[in-house]
Amino acid sequence: MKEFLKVMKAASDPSRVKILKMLQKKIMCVCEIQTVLGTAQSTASKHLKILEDAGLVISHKDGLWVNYKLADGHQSPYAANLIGNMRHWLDDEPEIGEILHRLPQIDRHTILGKN
Amino acid sequence: MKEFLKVMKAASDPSRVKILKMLQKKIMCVCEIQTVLGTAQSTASKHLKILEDAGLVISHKDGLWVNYKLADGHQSPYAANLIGNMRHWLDDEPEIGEILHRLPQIDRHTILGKN
DNA sequence: ATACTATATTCCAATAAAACGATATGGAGG
DNA sequence: CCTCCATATCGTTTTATTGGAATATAGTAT
Repeated sequence: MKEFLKVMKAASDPSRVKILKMLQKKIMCVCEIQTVLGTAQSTASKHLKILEDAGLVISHKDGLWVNYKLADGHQSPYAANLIGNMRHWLDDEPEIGEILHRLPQIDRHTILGKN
Repeated sequence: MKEFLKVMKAASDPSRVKILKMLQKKIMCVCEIQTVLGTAQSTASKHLKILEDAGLVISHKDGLWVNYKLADGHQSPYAANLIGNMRHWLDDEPEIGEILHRLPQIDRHTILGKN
């Protein structure tokens, strides 16, 4: 029950839904997600933690960066189901489409002014 | 997006999950649900409204009674999907099993001391 | 009409969630 | 060692959610 509720709760916030849709397209670091959402860094980080606790997302350290990607669903059947369904859900929502369209131009090095 | 969020939010409360699992077994009125959950009447009524707004449940008046049952999912694909999955989810949770076991003894007339 | 009944709604208190700024952590590079 | 960088966590404020008591609504019955 708690596992199920964690997944449902994680999926019931618009920012987190956007994150899941983004991660369908590519692996992203926190600063990239923060940029797309237009939130504070701490906000993006916290959302990612909630998604990770629910088994919807996994993180992988690479030096200073932390890369986030969709989980494979091995951790929770509820998460697995949601991840699968979301693949063909919400793509025609303007809110989502706009974000996915901007995604190719989002790059961690550009964001931080290195190049 | 709002439709999706409404379904996820509706499903992220333990009382509402219990209601959905109960309605898998039988059609119920508010006072029956209130009794099983052990809450105030207003609380049960409010949870049912949230489930109905999300398209997970539909109500049907019968005199003074209002009978609630699971929706068929025509109202929302997200609701339809959740209703379908819940049929084989959470049955082995002790919290749920205990409730489903008590369900056959729950009757609106007995509750209100008519018989 | 009046009285009664099941449910819905309103109001309020308590708890939880979300956002941000500020600070801490932990790795990279001088 | 010290500094810088990306991310995580803390502290605080604002906003939502939850639950119950009290009241309103709508139907039944006398």
